[in-house]
Amino acid sequence: MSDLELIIQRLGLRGHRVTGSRRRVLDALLAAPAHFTVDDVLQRADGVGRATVFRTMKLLQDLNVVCRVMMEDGSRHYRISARGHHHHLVCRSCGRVEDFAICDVSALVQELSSSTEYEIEGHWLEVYGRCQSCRTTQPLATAGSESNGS
Amino acid sequence: MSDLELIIQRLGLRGHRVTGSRRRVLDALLAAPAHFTVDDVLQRADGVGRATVFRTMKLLQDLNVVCRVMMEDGSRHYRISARGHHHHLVCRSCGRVEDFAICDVSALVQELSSSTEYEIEGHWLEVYGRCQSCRTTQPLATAGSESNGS
DNA sequence: TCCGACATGAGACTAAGTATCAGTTAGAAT
DNA sequence: ATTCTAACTGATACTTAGTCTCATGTCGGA
Repeated sequence: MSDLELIIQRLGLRGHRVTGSRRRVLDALLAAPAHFTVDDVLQRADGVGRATVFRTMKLLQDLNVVCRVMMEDGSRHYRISARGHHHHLVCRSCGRVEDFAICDVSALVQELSSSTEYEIEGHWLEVYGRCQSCRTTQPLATAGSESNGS
Repeated sequence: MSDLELIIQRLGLRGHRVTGSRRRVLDALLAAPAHFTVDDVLQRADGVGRATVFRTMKLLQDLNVVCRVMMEDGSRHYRISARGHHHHLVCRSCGRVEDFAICDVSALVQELSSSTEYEIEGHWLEVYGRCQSCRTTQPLATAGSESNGS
């Protein structure tokens, strides 16, 4: 079963209709590069209204079909969702995004729980760096403002 | 030396002027609760123009006087910066923010570096949960959409 | 084939942030 | 103290991202 069929099935199971506009958005997503903005989808899904694209993206997020990637500047990108819990490794230079599932925060969560009395429910981790191809083609990037990075 | 004086000194050292508007913004920041939005500052720093508040906040970020807290919905909050590398623990219910410095990602960074050929330069980690007082006063929160949390 | 709930597009609206520009001012030089 | 100018300012127009509303369209069950 193709990705498209899987997603359509998931829509149906949740009682959502599979309409022309939704298909066009899905086609746009699946044809898009690994990560994209809502605006990219808007341009690719020709004829589909602005509001509908936003609505559909939100729906697909709820269905875990796509997930959000937070860029360092606060802008939102999306990508077809990997299964389950994962994080993103974002290239600061070209914007490429990799998934990774290594995520050992259990010790951290335990320590925070006991020291702060918070009930920890989730976390968001994005790692930023420069991918190999950017490092070889642009050895010296123009330095941006220093992030919260370690 | 007070916080205010320290910040003013830092401004001067970098060749920035200490103007009335900047003072008013700083007063607003220092009087604000531990975390706040640009809009909060706008309202407190009466008479200071919109653009100036945004400009000043950006400047203060560059000077590491304030730091950004990314809320789960993508909105930006700020807080007076703690020294050095740290992360935030955000209460989903009341929005309260705690700093923490425990941050052992070196193993993760090493693993990612070797498996992806990225040069890791930084990361962003925000932890979300519910603080003790929210848990006791509102035992059952209305459930929001499920986050990327583990 | 009728029907109602779901979905849609257009466009008005909001919020957050940026750009422009003429006027003001801090603070160094005189 | 006065002058000078780059830095700064507020007003306002603009941009961008996203939401709301509402009249219209359509899917698919009865």
